[in-house]
Amino acid sequence: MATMTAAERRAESKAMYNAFLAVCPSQKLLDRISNKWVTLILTALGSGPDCTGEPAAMRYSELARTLAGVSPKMLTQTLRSLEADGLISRTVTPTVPVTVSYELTEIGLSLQQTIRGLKLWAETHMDEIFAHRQTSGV
Amino acid sequence: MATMTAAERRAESKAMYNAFLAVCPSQKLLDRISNKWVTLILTALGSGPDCTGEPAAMRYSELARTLAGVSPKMLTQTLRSLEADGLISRTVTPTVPVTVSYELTEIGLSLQQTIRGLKLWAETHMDEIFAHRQTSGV
DNA sequence: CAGTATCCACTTAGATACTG
DNA sequence: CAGTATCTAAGTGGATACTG
Repeated sequence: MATMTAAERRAESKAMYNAFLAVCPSQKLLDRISNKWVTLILTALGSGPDCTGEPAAMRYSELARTLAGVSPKMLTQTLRSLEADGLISRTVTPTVPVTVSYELTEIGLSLQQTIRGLKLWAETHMDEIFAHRQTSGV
Repeated sequence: MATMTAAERRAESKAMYNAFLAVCPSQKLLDRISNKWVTLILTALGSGPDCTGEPAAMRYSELARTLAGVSPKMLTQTLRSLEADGLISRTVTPTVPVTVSYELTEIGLSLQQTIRGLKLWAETHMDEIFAHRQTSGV
């Protein structure tokens, strides 16, 4: 066992690369935002309940209505993870029944703005990409 | 059947929202880049074979080596879809055996630059996010 | 209102082996 | 060298029903 087979060496370099990816900040960010609902929630909170304006707090049910079709499971799960990452804040007001509202934190807002860069690129170029996909006969 | 039940109305608005998402350029872009290998390939082609410099063409096997651990299946599949979208170009040189090289197109380069914006944000803020996740007791 | 809990269907990635 | 083909394991989202 002093030497390695080629297969073992390959497996090892692969494991190292995977380990590298696991700590790569960019990959971690992509893992975070690569979720349908994450970007939608950030965008919703960044545009207010009527999708027109300023960042604003929104309630659970407002979000559920805005993101039509999200299951409560996914909404809660996504909100929780965003909260754990400090991207949004959750505020409970002890009315009866309780009122819960969510809001972007400062860093969440900064992420949302970065995502706007992507959005802009998308709106400018996605047509072109889609057109290319059509013509290249897929 | 003239009227709809509440459940039917909900199902319908959900379907409409899903249809909207399906054509939303931002979501389509995210679908595109939300793939581990997509960003890695774009970054590899944008940084040259030695990861240091200028955008450069790379061969299939160079990519396979750079992205240690990618299976031929995923590499081919990802390259093909990027090519179909016009983000990279594939050039076959009829040597024996054949030489195939991949290169960013103009629009692919522009996307890669946009992704750099994400990378930058990630490198600046991911520590903070990760730290927050730790302290919030998950 | 604001969730929680459970179960299922489906996409996707990876391993592996073979080929022009 | 540059792929293709097949099979399987696993993560992930969605439907649904119930609760403090």
